[in-house]
Amino acid sequence: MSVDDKPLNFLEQIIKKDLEEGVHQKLITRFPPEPNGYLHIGHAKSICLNFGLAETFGGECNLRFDDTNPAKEEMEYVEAIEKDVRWLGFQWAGEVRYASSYFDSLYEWAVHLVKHGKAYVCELSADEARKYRGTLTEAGQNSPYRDRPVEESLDLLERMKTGGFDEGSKALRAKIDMAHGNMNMRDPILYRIRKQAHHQTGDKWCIYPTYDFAHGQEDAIENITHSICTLEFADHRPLYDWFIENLPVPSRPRQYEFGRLNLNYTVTSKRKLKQLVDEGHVSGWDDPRMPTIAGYRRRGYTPASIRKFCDMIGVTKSDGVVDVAMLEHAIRDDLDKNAPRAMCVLRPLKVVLSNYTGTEMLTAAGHPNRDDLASRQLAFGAEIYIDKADFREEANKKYKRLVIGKRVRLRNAYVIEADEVLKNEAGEITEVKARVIENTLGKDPEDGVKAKGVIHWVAAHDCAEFTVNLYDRLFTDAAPDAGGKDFLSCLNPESLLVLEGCKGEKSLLNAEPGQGFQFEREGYFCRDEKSESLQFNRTISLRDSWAKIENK
RNA sequence: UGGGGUGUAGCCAAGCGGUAAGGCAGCGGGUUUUGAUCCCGUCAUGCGAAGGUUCGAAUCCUUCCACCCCAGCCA
Repeated sequence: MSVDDKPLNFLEQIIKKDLEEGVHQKLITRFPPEPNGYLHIGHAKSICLNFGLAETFGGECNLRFDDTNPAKEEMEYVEAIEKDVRWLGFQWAGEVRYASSYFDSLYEWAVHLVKHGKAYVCELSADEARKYRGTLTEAGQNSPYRDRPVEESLDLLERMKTGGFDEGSKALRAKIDMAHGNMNMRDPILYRIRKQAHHQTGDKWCIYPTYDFAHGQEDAIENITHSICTLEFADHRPLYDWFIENLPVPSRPRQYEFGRLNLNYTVTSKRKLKQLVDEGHVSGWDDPRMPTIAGYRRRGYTPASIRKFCDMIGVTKSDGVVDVAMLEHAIRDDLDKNAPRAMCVLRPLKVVLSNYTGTEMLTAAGHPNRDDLASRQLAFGAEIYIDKADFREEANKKYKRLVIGKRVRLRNAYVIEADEVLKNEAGEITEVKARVIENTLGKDPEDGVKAKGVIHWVAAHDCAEFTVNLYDRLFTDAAPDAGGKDFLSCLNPESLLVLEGCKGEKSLLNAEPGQGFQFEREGYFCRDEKSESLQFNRTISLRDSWAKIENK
């Protein structure tokens, strides 16, 4: 959160009150991802919330991997997640935490519940358990194992732990209420048998705690004061509280829920994102079209823009769908203010200036309204490239670019006038012959005939040549995720357009991997950080009111 | 039909009994060597609906309606 006088969101109000009333001396939050995929924009909201709250209230935020399910988790993901959180600009308190490092305590607490008659080993199969659970409107039935002797459960639990039983043959369940209106309270599973190696604990465990049995206790161990999660966990809160109340945990955390982020034209479901990667619809988790933090980073989004976006959308308990235009606004806003300018001709058309001889170097500002950004040198000569879209043989008055017999300003250089067009046998324009209007560097033509517009260009004799990746939305449908439809059928076949042989000003040869620029009149681009050759990725186009006029 | 949650403009979102902030998008105009940026203006007699309380209601009460989540040994 920024320091301006924005109204407090509901969580900030709760925390402010808790701190003022001395309910807590210090705020401690946590961001608890499961390392089963890369972080996406929805996680960014949670990260900004949890770390942001800690920042504004002088508290701390932990990074804790909720690694209770070895079947789905990998080290690659834990590394990627740490990198993404750091990249967003947040620092977690102390070391990275792992739910798995609390497995001993969790097990002791499970034993504690059994000893107090509040948990039992159940031998119902998953299918049977489902039948016993009842439905949303009908009460469930007690498991036949529910009232077995404590000693028996204790013995069975111990043997589950040491690998004495097959996966799925037994489970430890809390003894709560099979008729409860909240399904989560119908004797939920605490431990299940999983004979799988874990990325942190190796093969030490044959049983793993479920989310419900682990999460609140993890929070208590870390003295989390406000445990913030998304709306779908609101139903779990009574269970969260039940464990905290029935276990000798060291602190009393409270759970609060907020509405997760939904973005139109975007899919934010780890399962679906993983599918896009696994089935090769994108090049990987960091494909610039992916709504992952890694994808946005490679696309050229900045941490500041993502944080700004999270700030813009707010935090509430209503679940809406945010327009991607907001995200696009956030990155344009940041890059407009901070990205150095450069010229790049995406689809080159040669223009020969018949009255110009020799070459010269011109100076251009690094940014139109920031003189702290270094200016650059531009080569100029008799042969230049302009974009094919910036020339027409004839056009109406609304078209403010190069037209035969008309003038146009070359950005940062002279005004020119087009005389003639050359075509090949297929009738395609191959070259334009034009003239420089003398003495128009930095001033209007002396004859009073002003150029109507300004176009960008690059000198043919001294430029950089590279590939540009034009990225667009991954989905054509505003709600690819919505009910029933197959999200893959909504994929945009034109989400990536590769342009070879683009001509950019020479200085672009020195761009650092990841460095962002505004290619004037085109959009924001960054040097791809992965490819060997020089390639630029389009982060986002400039707003284009001409396109609106033209399409009318 | 059980439990939990949410309804303020096209979208996000303030509002917490005193007469509907802000942002995004849109629209109109101005500046401009980027059809960008920037600037100005415009955009809810209306707050899911209907009743009620009150001098006064988006805010309180009642009833109704719509939408979201829950029946993984996923998180």
